[in-house]
Amino acid sequence: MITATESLADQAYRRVRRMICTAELEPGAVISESELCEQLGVGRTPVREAVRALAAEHLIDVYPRRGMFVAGGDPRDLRSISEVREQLEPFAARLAATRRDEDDLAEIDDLLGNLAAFESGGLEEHRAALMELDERIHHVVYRASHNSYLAHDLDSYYTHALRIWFLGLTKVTHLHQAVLEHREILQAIRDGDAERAAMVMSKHIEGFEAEMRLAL
Amino acid sequence: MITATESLADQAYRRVRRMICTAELEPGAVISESELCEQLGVGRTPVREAVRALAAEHLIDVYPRRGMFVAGGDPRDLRSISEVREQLEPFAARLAATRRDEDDLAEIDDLLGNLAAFESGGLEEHRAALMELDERIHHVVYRASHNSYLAHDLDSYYTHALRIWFLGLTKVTHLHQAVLEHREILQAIRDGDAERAAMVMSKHIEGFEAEMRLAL
DNA sequence: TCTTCCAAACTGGTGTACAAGAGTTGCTAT
DNA sequence: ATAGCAACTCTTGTACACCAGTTTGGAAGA
Repeated sequence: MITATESLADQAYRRVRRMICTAELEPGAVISESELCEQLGVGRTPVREAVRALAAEHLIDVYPRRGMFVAGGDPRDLRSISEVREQLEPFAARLAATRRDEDDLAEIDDLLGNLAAFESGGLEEHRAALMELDERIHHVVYRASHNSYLAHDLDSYYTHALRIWFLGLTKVTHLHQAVLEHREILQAIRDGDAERAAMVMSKHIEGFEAEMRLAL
Repeated sequence: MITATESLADQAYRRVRRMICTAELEPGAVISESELCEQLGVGRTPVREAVRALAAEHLIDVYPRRGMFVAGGDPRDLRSISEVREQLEPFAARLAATRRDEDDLAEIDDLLGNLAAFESGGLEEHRAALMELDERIHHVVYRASHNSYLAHDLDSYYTHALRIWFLGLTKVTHLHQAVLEHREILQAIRDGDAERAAMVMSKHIEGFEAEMRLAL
């Protein structure tokens, strides 16, 4: 009834989004439809579909009949994005702490286990894995909030934040502290402590912005 | 240099969005691409573009190779949408009160004048005009927040809220109170009173949800 | 009469051809 | 030599033709 295969457009969307947010495509870079077509090996329609979706998320600027360019580079954006995240992420954490179900708890326990493994071992050499863990942690919070609209918006903001992270990746400091905060967030959600979850998440987001502000 | 004409896809998007949110297309209604094509007098590509954008906003559900249907009808959505709005709208009002510039103030004064005109005259017979005023008021708050990301998200949520309003339009009560709240919000923003702006906006959103909950 | 299976029709997904606007370049006239 | 204009080329915007999968209705068999 429901096809599990994702369309070419979705694949293209995710691949291009990944290229943009890992800074493989730098801000201001030209996005050529035809180039993406042969690069991804698909027709123009899926590529166009993906590009339009990315434009709707402010990741690409489209100038009709002139060209398309990777957005970003405006430092004011960091402030705007962080502002909204500072409102929404703690709120999501608060909701998650009160609404998490059995599936959420299972995922949280799994992530807590992974975090423990990271804590004992070295951190710097596993940066890629740690970033993936960060993404999984945030997304389990979104899912546990059981508010699909909120989750969708936060996913979009997370993409932007991740991209800023990559752009200012000169010095990644305080990774250990970030890991500790993650653990505290997950524990608070697991314990159903809404206030603590919101507070720690708030600190986490503010810390991220402060760190990025220094790096840029 | 910059074309002021909006593309057919944008026109189609806005027209279909309007049809959905004025309940001209009811929840669950079938969205046929070919039908929209001849109805709007454009090709399939712009229609498809518009439909995909609406699907990204959760206004249309797409079941691949089965059909597309107008989303909505789930009462849980009202709660989800209102939850986020209760966070974001007061926040935007707070920002607007501290960041409004000369252009914003001019628009606010204009809107306050319109509100005064409405207040003296009858209300019920000008429902359409009052709804347009409501939209303008909310959007000036979004713009005055000077956070394009926040404004974009709130615009999307406003569309959903407007649609719910149309769906539960059996009894529109307390319009007078809503007008008063609007005036208070605008005045607080004009005066730079962030706390009051946020508080009144909070009450406004919560009142909307309570009223809709009764109507549905 | 009920069930099962197959085919026709309709859906969206994809690729491609054509149209139109914007920027650039080179020629020409002053 | 320079300013202005025209044609070219690049881009995205639009339309349409074809493909694959899903549904559904009817016909045949039990």
